[in-house]
Amino acid sequence: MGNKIDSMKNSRKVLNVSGLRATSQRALILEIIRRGQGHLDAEEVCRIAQQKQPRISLSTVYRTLRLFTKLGLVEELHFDENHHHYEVKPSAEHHHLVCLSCGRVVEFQYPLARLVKRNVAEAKDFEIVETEVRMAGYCPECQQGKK
Amino acid sequence: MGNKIDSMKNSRKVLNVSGLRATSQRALILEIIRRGQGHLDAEEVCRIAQQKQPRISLSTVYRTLRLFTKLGLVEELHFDENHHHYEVKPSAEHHHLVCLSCGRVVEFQYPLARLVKRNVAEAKDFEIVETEVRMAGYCPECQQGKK
DNA sequence: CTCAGTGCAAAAGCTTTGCATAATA
DNA sequence: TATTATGCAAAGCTTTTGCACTGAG
Repeated sequence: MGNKIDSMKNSRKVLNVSGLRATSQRALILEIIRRGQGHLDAEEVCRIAQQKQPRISLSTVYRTLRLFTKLGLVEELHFDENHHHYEVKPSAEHHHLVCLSCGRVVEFQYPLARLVKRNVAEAKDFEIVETEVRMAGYCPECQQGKK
Repeated sequence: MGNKIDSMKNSRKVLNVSGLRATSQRALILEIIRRGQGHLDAEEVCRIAQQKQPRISLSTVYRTLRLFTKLGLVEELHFDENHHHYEVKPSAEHHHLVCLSCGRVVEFQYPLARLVKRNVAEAKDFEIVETEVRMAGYCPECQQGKK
């Protein structure tokens, strides 16, 4: 219960600080992505949102996700598919392992990424702001299925 | 000169081995991706192909790229955008650094990736078949532009 | 000669945009 | 009250598909 109120307060604060209006839609969408364990795409966010606010539209979801991405609140991920997935921007950097058969996504930490980032930045003279390690393969269950 | 003939022979061989028909379109598309330094998207491949074969269609390019991807001849890459990029499947694994400002893509080797792959495979019990490290930031030129 | 592959046009996703209406500050 | 954000519908892009025709084997 307290959680809910807290996270609503929190969303509101984040939005206000950015000089944006704290609408119920934005609060709801941010909450959904926060709670969403997986990596939701826009349509999934919209479907979940409509359980609480039936009139919320897909355009609003897209606009809001783009806004949050720009603000750095959420992160846009690129898997194999033709659409984007979103998750809250994690403080501890982590990466993704996708099952090519069932689509399951597993996260893993990979602290060495920081080192790689520094090396590559130096070698190529880039200012690096994002690092994503994406691996794909077959999860335990799907490996069994194949046999 | 010899190069051209060699690579045509080569394409033909690869296709025949897979039990597929070696059409002029397929040979041309494979050659374009082979020669293409960068990471071409379907439309770019098509535009280049039409210089030699004006009647080649975008559908054929898409169908062929999907086919080649399935055969493991080329690799589909996912950058920030809403469409795919393709390159020949490299024997030496390499990764990508994208400039968020001008879109330039730089490749880098990262041999430790093999180690990461093994660690993650073990920890998560996945059979891993692909690894992609994608970094994004600002290239030297665009860093200057910002100042 | 047969059947796989192509070109064309139309359809199918995902995402963005224009505009009138509703809601926030 | 003055804008900003929303919902709806329509448009925009990239990618896929159906079908008649062409060309490789």
